[in-house]
Amino acid sequence: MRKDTSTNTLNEKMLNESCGMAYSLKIIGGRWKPAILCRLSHQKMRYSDLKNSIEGISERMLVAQLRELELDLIIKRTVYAVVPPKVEYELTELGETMRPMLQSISEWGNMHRSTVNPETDLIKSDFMV
Amino acid sequence: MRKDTSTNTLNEKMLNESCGMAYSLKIIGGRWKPAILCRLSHQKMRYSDLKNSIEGISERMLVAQLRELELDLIIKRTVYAVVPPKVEYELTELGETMRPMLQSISEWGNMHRSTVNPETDLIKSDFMV
DNA sequence: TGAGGTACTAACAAAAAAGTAAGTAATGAG
DNA sequence: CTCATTACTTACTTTTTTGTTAGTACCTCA
Repeated sequence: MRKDTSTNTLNEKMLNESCGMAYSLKIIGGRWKPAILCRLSHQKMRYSDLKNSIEGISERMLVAQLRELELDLIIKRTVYAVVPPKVEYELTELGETMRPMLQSISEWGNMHRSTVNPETDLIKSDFMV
Repeated sequence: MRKDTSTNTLNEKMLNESCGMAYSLKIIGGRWKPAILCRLSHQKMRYSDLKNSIEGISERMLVAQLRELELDLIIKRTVYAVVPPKVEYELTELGETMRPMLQSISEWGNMHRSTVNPETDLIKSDFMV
């Protein structure tokens, strides 16, 4: 839980207000957010699809990261009134605007990795941006 | 200090290996790194210049973030054999390749912020990318 | 000889993020 | 009436990141 008046929080707030880069990184910067965004930028997915396709994620983390993205208006959550429940996640319009940025981040990362560590030949998966 | 075998570390490693986006975010994702990178992408700077121009940063954090960027071959550290000491930091060539990415991250952030919160009219500073 | 300037380091504490384990709710199928 | 299924919660622990405070080394100038 956040302590609103900690130096930590205050510093973060200040940086986010004065720097678009810091602000963006706060939004896309959780441990599992890249994995989620890669997937949702390709297709709408159900909660269980996300859970199954992201190896190693716990439900707690998946829900937490989805909630944050939802609060930041990046993804939209649609609940169907059925049993068992069905919930779909997809990018919002605002979320779609991230595509070029995500692309350039992803490309730079792959470039840096193969420059620094040429052996690491990456296996391109369906979910890579 | 890192525990090499914690689930936390293992998850991070796995994600960084399979996803260029996660990998990039690890490199540029520290609290003060955006502030440092913005500045160094405009000019070479001394340690003390960085310290004075980044409001609120502690020396421990400044040094730590600089070291990480140096290890990732993003910045270059030049020590002059003088007293009092003089140390300059600047982007490496690899660091320069980040420019388009940093630009798009920064722009998206500013766009998102003004979309979500139209009142927040940002004060453009010299150091914004 | 002792103060001053620069670029750090080290030890520790607080806060935040991530992980673990166990439960909940709704309802249709058998 | 019990079970299975999906999409979560909750309480708690561990790990990681960030912040605080107090040093250090070096030489030079007064």
